[in-house]
Amino acid sequence: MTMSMYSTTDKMKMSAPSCFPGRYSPSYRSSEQMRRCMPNPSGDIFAGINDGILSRAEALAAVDIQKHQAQHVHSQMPSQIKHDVMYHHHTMSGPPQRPLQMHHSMDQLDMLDPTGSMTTLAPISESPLTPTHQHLHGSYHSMNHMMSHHHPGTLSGHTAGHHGHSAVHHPVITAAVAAAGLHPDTDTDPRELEAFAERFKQRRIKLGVTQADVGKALANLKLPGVGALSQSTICRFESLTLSHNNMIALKPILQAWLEEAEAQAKNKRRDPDAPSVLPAGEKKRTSIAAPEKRSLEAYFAVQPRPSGEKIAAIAEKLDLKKNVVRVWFCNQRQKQKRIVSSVTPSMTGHGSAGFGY
DNA sequence: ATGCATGAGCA
DNA sequence: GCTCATGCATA
Repeated sequence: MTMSMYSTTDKMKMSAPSCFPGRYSPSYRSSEQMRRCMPNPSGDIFAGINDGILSRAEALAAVDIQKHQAQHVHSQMPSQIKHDVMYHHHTMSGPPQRPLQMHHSMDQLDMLDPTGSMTTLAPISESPLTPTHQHLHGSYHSMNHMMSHHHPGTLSGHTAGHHGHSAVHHPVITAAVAAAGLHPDTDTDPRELEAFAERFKQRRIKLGVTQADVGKALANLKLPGVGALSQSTICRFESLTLSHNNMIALKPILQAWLEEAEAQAKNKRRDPDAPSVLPAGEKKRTSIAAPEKRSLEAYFAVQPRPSGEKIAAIAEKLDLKKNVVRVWFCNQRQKQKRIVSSVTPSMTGHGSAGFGY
């Protein structure tokens, strides 16, 4: 039961133990984390820390949480998996820097209308979040919980959404899914999400793209209703520290990005109409090949501080940019300085900091 | 990576 | 007033 508790109050966000950070979804924590955070599976999460550790505020938060749990705990949530797949989707509106809001109602509508009438892309193709359908579901809230909590257990496999009511059916999501060629039933499986997040991170790193880069690049994907996201969000996605629904909503989008990014990375040239989903090579870190490096070291041994002209000459000889060579020498001197410092601590802090370049 | 804040939609 | 998705700022 304790596990099903996933939403938190503001109070909790501010004072609860780190194990229960804001809107985190405990469901996605590793079992180890779970154990650490919830020493007492019996349901009294705070059993182990109640004695004096909780500040007054924390105690209040705890009460709040327990209260909350009472409302949300469903008899069948034996596991840490929170399967209330119901709504949401995000909306990333235009300007990449503006907050993107998600509206939850539509998914719920979808749940009510398994026929998929809402799955058309039409409604969202133009406006990210057409408020049109919001507000119809209110009372289905609890229903969603019941319907979506089918899963037996933590480890049980299953495909959330096989009942035809998953968040994946949201128009925006559907669009993303279509764009990414994904299979909804597969996308909502917590284990699949976890696996994807891991894969995503590794492949992103391999591409040499930062979390922030991904966030910005999303806007170039031009997926309906999908704009940029922050580094925070990408980070949270990778670390599974988003709500279940949020994870499900973001997965197709990030998968679409990943596929496009890898495609672009592969074909030197991307399609004319493909807006570049990879960071403009400008940020790429220069890598000096071994042979050139050896030459530079040889020069350095003779003259650690070559003149601008000398640097230009070296650069031309090694077919490197002058700036690259200049920076290499700067870094080399700093490196040397570090080594010297470690050997001669007394040198540290001496006015040899400025090299005057 | 994450604490704290914001704002939307909802009840 | 609450939940939720998301971002800013900072550790």
